[in-house]
Amino acid sequence: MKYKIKKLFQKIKQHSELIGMGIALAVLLLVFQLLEFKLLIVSHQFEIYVACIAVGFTLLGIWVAKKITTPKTIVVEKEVFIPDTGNFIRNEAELFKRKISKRELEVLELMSLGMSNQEIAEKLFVSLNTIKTHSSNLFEKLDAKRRTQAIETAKKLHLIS
Amino acid sequence: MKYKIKKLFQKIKQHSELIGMGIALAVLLLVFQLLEFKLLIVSHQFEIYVACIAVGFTLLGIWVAKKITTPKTIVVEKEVFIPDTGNFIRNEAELFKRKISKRELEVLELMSLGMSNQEIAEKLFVSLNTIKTHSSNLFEKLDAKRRTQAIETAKKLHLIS
DNA sequence: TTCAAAATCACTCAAAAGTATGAATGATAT
DNA sequence: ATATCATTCATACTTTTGAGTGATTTTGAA
Repeated sequence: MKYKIKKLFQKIKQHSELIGMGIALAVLLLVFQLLEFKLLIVSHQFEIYVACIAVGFTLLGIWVAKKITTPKTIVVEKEVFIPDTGNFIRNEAELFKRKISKRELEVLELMSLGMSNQEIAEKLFVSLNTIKTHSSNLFEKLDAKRRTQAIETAKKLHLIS
Repeated sequence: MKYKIKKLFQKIKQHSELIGMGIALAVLLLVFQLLEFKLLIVSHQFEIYVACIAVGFTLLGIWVAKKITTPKTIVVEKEVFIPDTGNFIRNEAELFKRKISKRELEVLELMSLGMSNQEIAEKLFVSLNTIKTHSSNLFEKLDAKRRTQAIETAKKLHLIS
C-alpha cells in the first residue's frame, strides 16, 4: 500500500510540468467560465470577454513555448593552456631512426641543461675526450654544427624535454 | 519622392517581424469575427467558438514566444591543447629586472636557435666583436657561464620561447 | 641641449668546443 | 666464434667562444 503511494508521488514528480500545465489550463478555463456569466449576463460586454480569452491564451502559449522549446546548445571551445610540465613523451622512433645511443642521449640531455663537456665528463665519470666523441657523433646524427643547434633540433624532435 | 518610398521599404524591412505579428493578429481576429456570426447566430455553438479562440491564441502565444525568447545558450568548455608555438608570453618584468636590452634579447633569441656568433653578426649586420660583447653582457645578466646555460635560463624565465 | 644608456667595435689572451683519426674493450646477436 | 656496435680513451689540430679592457657613436629622455 505505502509502496503504491510512493510510486504515485514519483510519477507526479516525473510529470510535474505536464500536471502544472494542466492545472493552469483548468484554472484559466474556470476563470473564463465565471467571466462568461458575469460579463455575458450582467453587462453583455462580449468583446471584453473574448479579448480576455485571447490575452490569457496568448500568455499560456508563451508559457507553453518556453517549456517546450529545447534550449539551443552552443558549444564554445575555450582554449585552455596546458603547460608542458611533466607530460613530456620521448620520441623513441626518432631516436631509433637516427641511431642515437643511450649514452649519447644522456650526454645530449646534460648538454641541454647548459653543462660544459668537462662538467658532463665529471658527472658521468668518463674522460673529456669521451664526451667530445659522443657530442661529435651527436652533431652528425642531428645534422647540427654546434651544441646549441643540436639542443634546438633535439627539442623540436621531442628527444629531450 | 522616390527617396521617401525607399526609406519606407527600409523601415518595413527593419520591423518586418513586428509587422508580421500584427498581420497575423489581424487575420486571426478577422477569422474569429467571421466565426462569431456563423457559430453564434447559425448554430449557437458558443463553446466551440471559445475553444477556437483559445487554441488560436495559444498558437499565437507559442509563435510570439519563439520570436521573443532569447535562445538559451549552454556554454561547454572544451579543453584544447595548445602547443607552445605562438602563444608565448614574454616575461617583460624579468627582462626589466635584469636590464636586458632589446638588442641583447635579439642576440639571445638567435643564439637559442643554434646560430654561431659569426652567423648572428652577419644576420644583424654588425661585427663579430659586437655580438661577443652582447653575449658576454647577456651571460652576466643571466648568471650563465656558457651560451647553452644562458639559453636554458632564459627559457625557464620565459624570456624566449 | 645635455646626459645616460645602449649599441657599436677592436684587441688580446685563455678556455671550451669541435674535427679527425685511431684504437681498445665488452656486450650481443647470428 | 666472429662480426657488429656501443663505449671508452688518446693525440693533434682548428675553430669558436668567452673574459677583460677600452673606446666611439647613437639614441632617447629629461
